[in-house]
Amino acid sequence: MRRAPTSPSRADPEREAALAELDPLTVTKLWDNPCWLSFRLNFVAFRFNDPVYRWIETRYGLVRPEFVALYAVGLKEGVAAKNIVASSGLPKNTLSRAVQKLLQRRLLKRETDPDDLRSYVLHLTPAGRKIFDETMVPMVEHQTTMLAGLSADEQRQLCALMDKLVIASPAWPQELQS
Amino acid sequence: MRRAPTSPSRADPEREAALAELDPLTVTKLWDNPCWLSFRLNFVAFRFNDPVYRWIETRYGLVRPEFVALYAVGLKEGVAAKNIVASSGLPKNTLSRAVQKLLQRRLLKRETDPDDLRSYVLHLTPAGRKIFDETMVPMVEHQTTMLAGLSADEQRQLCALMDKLVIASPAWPQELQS
DNA sequence: AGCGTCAAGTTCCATTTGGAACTAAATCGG
DNA sequence: CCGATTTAGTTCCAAATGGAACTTGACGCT
Repeated sequence: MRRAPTSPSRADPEREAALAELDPLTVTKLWDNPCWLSFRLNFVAFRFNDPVYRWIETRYGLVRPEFVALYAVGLKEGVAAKNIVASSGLPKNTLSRAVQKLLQRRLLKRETDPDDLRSYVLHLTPAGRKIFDETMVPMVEHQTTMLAGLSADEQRQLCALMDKLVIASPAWPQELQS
Repeated sequence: MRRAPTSPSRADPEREAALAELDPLTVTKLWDNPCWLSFRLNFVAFRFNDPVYRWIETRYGLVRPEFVALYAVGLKEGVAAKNIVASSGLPKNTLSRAVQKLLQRRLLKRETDPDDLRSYVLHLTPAGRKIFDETMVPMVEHQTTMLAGLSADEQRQLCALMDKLVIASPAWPQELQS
């Protein structure tokens, strides 16, 4: 079995502690897996997403696609549902329902886009903005916690490397054929 | 709005090209988002996962939780469903169904764990192993493509940084309270 | 201008999902 | 070693999901 470039060879005490906390299969997926990149990305992303979405659901009664939509509009007022679809990977009917729910709850308002009458321009209401602002705080805190194990320099490196990947992404295939 | 440490300030031609290919909201989420880490992780992970899972479903008729289970057993023979649950974040009933389906299709076999009679030890059948081996090839190729924009040194750095995050992960909160 | 194709968002409905309750086995505490 | 609690896996069922068809508007082509 091919391994990730970083395999758990050195007996580092912090590493040992981590290995003991993680399920043995998780350890295999992380360090003895030819697809190390995707598993590590998914793992770290999950450890961010899961607590955040669970907290938001219990606190605000917003399910994941609803919060995705609210967050998107919070980041960029005036977007349309199609943008949220393109940027989230969620199916458009799921997003449509999420937007309906947010409109009902008066967290979002919308008006037809004068430049394209099929489309709607979305905005947060003050109540929606309040939730956006409130959720941002623990989300950023959580991110800070997760990055705390890296030095400031390493954090910049990680940011820059992820940046490079994203920049390169339009060249990646959207389909695997054969 | 706070920005990611790497914001799109420099007018780099490759960056410009990428920005033009991406939805404007995606650009905002990537470069004008206080939670840059999670969005970049999710973005890159999605660009890996989505083509892979769609290809596997059309090619082998395995849906995501089924392939997750098959892949897990392929990486580590003799695991139990609980390990797959712990390492994947999928709910245990979903995994239970996936394992049933794989047993029906004779891609997996299982026997009760002599050390814990509640639990089952899972193994791939030759047919299951064949699928595992076949899928590994395009998955690794896809990973290689995605990493091609980074130098060998940058790839090692990324691997090491993700490694550090994972090692630190047991210290991260599983719940956001307040 | 008129027609065919495409795109934004919604609706329909079969399938999937996942919380909660359940069964059976393990483990813990005295 | 016996009851109380936890754990592995399954089952149940209400709710969410997502593919496909649909409606309405935009766009390209002649």
